[in-house]
Amino acid sequence: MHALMQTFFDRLSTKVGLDETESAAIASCCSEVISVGADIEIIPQGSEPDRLHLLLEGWAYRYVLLPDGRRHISTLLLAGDFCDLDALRVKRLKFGVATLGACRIAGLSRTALHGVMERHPRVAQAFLSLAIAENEVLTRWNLSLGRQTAKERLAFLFCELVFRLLGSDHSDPESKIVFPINQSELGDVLGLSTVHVNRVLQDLRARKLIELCSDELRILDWKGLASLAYFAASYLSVDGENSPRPMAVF
Amino acid sequence: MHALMQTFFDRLSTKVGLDETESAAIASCCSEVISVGADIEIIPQGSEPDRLHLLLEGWAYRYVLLPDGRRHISTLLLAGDFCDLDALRVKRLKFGVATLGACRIAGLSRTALHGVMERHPRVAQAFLSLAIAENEVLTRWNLSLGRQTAKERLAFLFCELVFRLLGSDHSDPESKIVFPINQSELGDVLGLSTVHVNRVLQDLRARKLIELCSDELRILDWKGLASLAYFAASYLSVDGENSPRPMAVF
DNA sequence: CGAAGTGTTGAAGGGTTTCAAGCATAGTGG
DNA sequence: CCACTATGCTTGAAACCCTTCAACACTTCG
Repeated sequence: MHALMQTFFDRLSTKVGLDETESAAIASCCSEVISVGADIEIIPQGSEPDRLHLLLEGWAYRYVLLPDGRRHISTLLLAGDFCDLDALRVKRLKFGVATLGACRIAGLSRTALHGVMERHPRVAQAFLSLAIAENEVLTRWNLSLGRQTAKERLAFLFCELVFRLLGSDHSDPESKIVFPINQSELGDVLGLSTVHVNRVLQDLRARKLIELCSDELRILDWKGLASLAYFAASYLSVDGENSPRPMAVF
Repeated sequence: MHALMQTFFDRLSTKVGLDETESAAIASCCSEVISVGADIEIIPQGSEPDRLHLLLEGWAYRYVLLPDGRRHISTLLLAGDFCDLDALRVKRLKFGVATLGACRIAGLSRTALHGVMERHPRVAQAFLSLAIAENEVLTRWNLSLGRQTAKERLAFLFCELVFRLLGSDHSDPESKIVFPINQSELGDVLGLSTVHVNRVLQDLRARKLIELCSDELRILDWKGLASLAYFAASYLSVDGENSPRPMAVF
């Protein structure tokens, strides 16, 4: 058992409320842990993987391509996220997964996980919780893409990422974080052109809301950025019981 | 047991692969079936419902509001859809639900469903399938809102709705369907202003792709509309095994 | 009949894209 | 060590998609 892996199964089990037996059952489905470099396509769009991929370390993303080449990045994946939860119940994935920086990824056998879910009902419920949590994030991004301006979307993304990276530790949201994603990729996340991302970033910098240069981001004014974006930290909490306490926003 | 309800539990169980015992266990959680009129708010945003709502008849939608009043409709709900699957694992809903036309809705006790999931692991897996299916739809809409034009989005929505209403029966996709949603609401679904929805609709009509007037929609050219929207019917299939055969598109 | 809701149209304006070019940095091979 | 290349960031100008505002027609309904 890989040590890094155990860490994340522990974290997973506290998030969705599993005991040690159940957590160990999931861990036993892990067939391998691989390391991959930056900008590598892990799972091509439309493939039929026989295992689920759990991101242990690094940054990755899910993307969808239109036949004419337009691309949208639907989710940024951080350490602890499943890359392809859908593979549990869907054979053919509608999205692809690729890395941003170097990553470490655990592979969990799909059929083994099915067996675990049959024997441990709580495990299936835990995965249900994860799917529902993804659902809420996607719903919030639908709102952002449909009804918020470019500036608000950028601000929202920064708040979300900082919260996901630091929120559960109750760290200072104005700490510096690594940020291995360029302006072209930001555009694909936010539904904007690279040029416009650049201009909005300059505006956010000029307003002293953020500091962003070469792979590092710092939010200078968390309250200001969060209220500009209408970011409510509670939107990332899975459950009433064992969710991280949200950062103060308004 | 309400007859209409049984119909939908049957359909649900074929979609996600449940046997009669499991299906009956879910049905036993139903505490009531209510009828509501058009334009009624069933579940306010941020509420903590003690039951899940299954839409038996009619059209409804999930919406999210920003504090300044901007609204986005994240999902259109048709007969057979759960209005608030999230309530299974989340106490406080981040969205609200309201009706478009008159609806009939079954209420299923949240705690009773939890009990059923404990005793029947397959039921939890069935709900997981439903959550993942919602996930795929939301992901596709993220692509649409982020990277497709107004005309493509409108075309996509029409294809999706017709497919969801007729696709599983292998009906003619160019049949007429009821369409109880006005241009302002369309705008809230698509992230567009009412005025622009109006103009794009005129364009689609002029191109002889659709016919739309007062509560009725007919797609005149399914292939043309689907290819304009990059609509791939396969995107709505939950599973490789027991999914409806997709309509031909390209 | 007046009121309210929905669809339609025109004109002006703004947010965003596209195209094009220039600059900086880092890595590569000669 | 230095061209050479690739990649990412920045800037300007024009064009475009879409929004906003305002007004009007039509239908439904009390």
